[in-house]
Amino acid sequence: MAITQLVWLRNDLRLDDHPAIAQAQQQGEVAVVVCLTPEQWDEHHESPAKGSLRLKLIQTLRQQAHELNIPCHVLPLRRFSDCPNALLTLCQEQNYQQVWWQNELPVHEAQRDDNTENHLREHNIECQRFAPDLIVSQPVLNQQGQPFKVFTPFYKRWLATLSANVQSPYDLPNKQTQGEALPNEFVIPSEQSSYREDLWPADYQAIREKLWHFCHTKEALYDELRDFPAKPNTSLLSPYLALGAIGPRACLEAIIYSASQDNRDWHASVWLKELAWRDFYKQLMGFFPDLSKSLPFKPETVNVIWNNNEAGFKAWCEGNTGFPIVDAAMRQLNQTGWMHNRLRMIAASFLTKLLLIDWRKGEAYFMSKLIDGEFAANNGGWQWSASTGCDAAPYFRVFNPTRQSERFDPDGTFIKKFIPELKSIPAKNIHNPSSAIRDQCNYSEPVIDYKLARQHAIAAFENLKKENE
DNA sequence: TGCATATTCTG
DNA sequence: AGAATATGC
Repeated sequence: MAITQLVWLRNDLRLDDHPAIAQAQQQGEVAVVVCLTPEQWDEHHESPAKGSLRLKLIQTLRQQAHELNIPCHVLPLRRFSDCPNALLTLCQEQNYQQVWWQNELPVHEAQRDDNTENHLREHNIECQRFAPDLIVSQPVLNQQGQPFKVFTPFYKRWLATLSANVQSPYDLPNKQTQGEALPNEFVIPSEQSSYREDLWPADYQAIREKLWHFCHTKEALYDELRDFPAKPNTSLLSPYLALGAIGPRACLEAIIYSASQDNRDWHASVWLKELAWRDFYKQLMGFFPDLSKSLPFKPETVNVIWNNNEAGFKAWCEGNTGFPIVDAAMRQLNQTGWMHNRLRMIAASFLTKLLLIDWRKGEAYFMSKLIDGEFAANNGGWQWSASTGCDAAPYFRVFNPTRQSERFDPDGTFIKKFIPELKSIPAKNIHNPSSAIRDQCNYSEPVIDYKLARQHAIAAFENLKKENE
């Protein structure tokens, strides 16, 4: 029997725990398709590391699909606007009658999806669109039917919604009958591997093992231990979540199971709460299109006068600010394509508050380097730091990098890992070395005076408040 | 998931 | 004097 159903995979690059694949297969046999749109991804500042992890995942996904006799098409396109035509052509060539996908919420993605749906329907191809790929995929709304603008009440409602309807992950699709020829394989360019393949395997089995290992060994103490960048106590699953190589229900299942193993209440899981932040920021993107357009959530903050400080920005990007914890963080990003979340907050606070540089420059720089760069979460995090966002840090909350360093890297282990110049400096001097030490180690002087910079940042927002009175 | 400073507490 | 606490940014 001919295959008539096509599932379009985007940032949900997996075959298991996939509602569209599972439900499509109940109707009959399925094929899957991935559209490569590198020009669009470049415009979105996506990093080479994320781009090559995506290709690797597609490669292994295709093998897995072939073992199940699921045809897996890879369409080498350029932009989102190429998708409607390319998908229509594929459907006509292969005689697919229905296309299934999980919606995405940012403006470009939503436009792409709407345009594709319209185009396919005009040619009598049906579309089955699913809710976004979240833990709680339906909109979480307050009593007035409005989106929440503060995380904590969102989280309470989110958790209640989730508790009432815990879904198990969908199984891998069934093996299909051997059809005619599987699709010609688009050869995935393999020369580029702009990331550490040893750190980020593109092997679905290995990824699932990481998830379960994390939940069994780290999740119970996550709240206490996650904030120390020298210690590997975070999940390290973000690149896979960003590309959808693991599904939300699979994460939830691992959380619930491991909690039950040691008599913890899964509702109290702090990692689950982090996943709720992911849902929060993604849902916000859907409710507030401005967020997709480089606009701040708080409209009055468009008037913040950011410093046009090219030298400062360069020093920050390269990890030469003279603040060891900030520089170690940025060097970790530049060297590994990943940064610990505590350090993301410290580095972002430094750029937006102490250098008073436009958060959008930092947002774009992070995207251009992060292997786990995800638009909604990255934008949300930057706007949180810059105090321009939904439920953002109050404007007067300015991280003191030295204090943060003392609290979260007390013995300087993390700093020394990425700033070898300071390898032999004792812990008590490493967080803010004296001029003599800097000179002797050939380490930069601070690019700003912390105390003054803090005052300037607070004053900039105070002025804004006065203007609005 | 702040920080700096003033004030109060403690010995 | 130094710690603990309160408060405003």
